Amino acid sequence: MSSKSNTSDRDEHGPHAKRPRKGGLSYANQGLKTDVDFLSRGDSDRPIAVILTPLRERQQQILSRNLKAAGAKILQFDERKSEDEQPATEGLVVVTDNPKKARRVVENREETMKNVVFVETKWATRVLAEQRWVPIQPYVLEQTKATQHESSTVPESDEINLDTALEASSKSRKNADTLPVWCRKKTCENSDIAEKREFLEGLPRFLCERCTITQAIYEAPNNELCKLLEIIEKKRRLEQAGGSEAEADIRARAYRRASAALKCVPFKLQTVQDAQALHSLGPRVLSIVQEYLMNGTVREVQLMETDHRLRILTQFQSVYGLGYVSARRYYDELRITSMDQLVEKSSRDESSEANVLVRYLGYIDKLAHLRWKDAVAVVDMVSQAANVTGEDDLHLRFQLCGGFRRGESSGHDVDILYCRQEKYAHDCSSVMKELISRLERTGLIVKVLRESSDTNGWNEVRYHARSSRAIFRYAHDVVHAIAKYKGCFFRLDLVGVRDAFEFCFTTISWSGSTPFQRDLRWWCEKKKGWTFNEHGVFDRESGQRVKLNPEPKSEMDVFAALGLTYRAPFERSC
DNA sequence: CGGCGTACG
DNA sequence: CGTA
DNA sequence: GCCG
Repeated sequence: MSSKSNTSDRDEHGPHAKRPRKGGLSYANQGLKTDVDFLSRGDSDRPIAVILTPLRERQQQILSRNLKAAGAKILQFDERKSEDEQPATEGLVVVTDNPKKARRVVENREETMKNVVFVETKWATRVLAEQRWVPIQPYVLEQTKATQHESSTVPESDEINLDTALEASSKSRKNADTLPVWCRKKTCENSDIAEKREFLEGLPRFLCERCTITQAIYEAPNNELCKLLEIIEKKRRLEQAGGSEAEADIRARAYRRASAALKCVPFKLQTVQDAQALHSLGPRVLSIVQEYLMNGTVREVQLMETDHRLRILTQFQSVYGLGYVSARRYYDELRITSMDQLVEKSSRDESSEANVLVRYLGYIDKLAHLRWKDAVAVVDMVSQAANVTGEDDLHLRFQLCGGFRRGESSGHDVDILYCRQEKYAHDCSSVMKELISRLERTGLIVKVLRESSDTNGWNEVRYHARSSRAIFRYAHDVVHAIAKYKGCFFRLDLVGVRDAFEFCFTTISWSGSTPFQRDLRWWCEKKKGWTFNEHGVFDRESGQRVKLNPEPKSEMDVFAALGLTYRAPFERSC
């Protein structure tokens, strides 16, 4: 079962893990030593209680699910105290960004008020990033008198911190689950520089081996620089400076890799030397980093904002069905130099080779970004359309994927996967056409842009020229559409998985992020000699499907079978 | 100097 | 050449 | 553009 691998995975890094002893104290205990007293008993089987308030719904959901998995007891702030729920803890950690409001909420629980600490949300995200209880000291916003007094009896010791840091950073070389203590320090002493360097150099090479937490949950310190690098990525592709399209693309992608590498760095970069220690940052990117560190701006990026051609090309490229090659051709050869012109010419010109483009352009000015909450609501609507009788009529189960699954706060498209429920998994026929027509009737789907629901059944695929035998499998049903919800238009992707056992692979593939997927597939190729795709894992030589043992039923099973540390969706936002 | 994800319309 |  |  998936839950088994879940607990074993969590136990390994969890708060109560048996760590190598050092000075008679477990690692976990050392980390907690500097905390207020009740937390120092953290390695007993008594969980700490955490209240999350007031936080955004999505954030609360993700944090509570994962803190719970780490052994915390989660108390809902609106939850009326019931008799059977005696507090199993002596203290209370309140995770909040608004201590005043939180205080009012907590004041109703008078009996716990003796030991209450209010901490920043950042603490909770650190716990998730490091997979252990980190000291709460740097994150304390406010605490009650009783705990304040107790904490002063346990003075903070730098020695302990240093030990912890060394042990943590030596572990981080193998895998980036644990971050050194200095990540949490506000100021950075000289002695920390070497440790930082070591940490940066110790990060695993492949993005799928790292933990990169979604921006919406954890505000990465180098976010600004990452965004600039991604703008340059776009610029390189639009310019196609020297060489072929493919070469421009690969050079552009290097900037994306650099950005992705930066995203999991938990402290703000101070020097180019820090940056140099990272994978994927070579001379070209470093010169950009230097410019940014010195001026706070990058000239090339400003060009993207001021240059008319680049601005228009960027707009064109945002149109579905219009890539950078066509964008350039429209501007340079056909002299279409504004969005209005493009819309006008395309709607008049019936001979347009890009049929999709014409269909899409009618909605171009209406398309809006969706919030996370709305994306979840859309999944609900789709799922209801698949069950009109109230008795499960199409027997489907749905899974939100894409950026929203990773916890991103907004996005321009919603990706939804579905497949038949277990009992009906033997039936591999397509229900996509039925589903689409239902969604068109309810008014959710406004326009189908592209559809590939293959009703013939098997698709023959020859994975490798060397393979004499062809591989047979069902093609997925994929539909790209424009949908409408609450008066907003947005892109909706539906994916039907016909072979239920492929569902976990498809879920991984459609949950992104793009750089994460690339590195996952690259890693599989390099380390295992396997080709990873949304259907499963295949041997490079024979082309045959690799029989994993036991057969993966969930994403977690897949990571385990590959020998990778599990990354939750919100940890894949590179 | 070769490789960089993989599959689909 | 476009999409994910 | 960067890495092995």
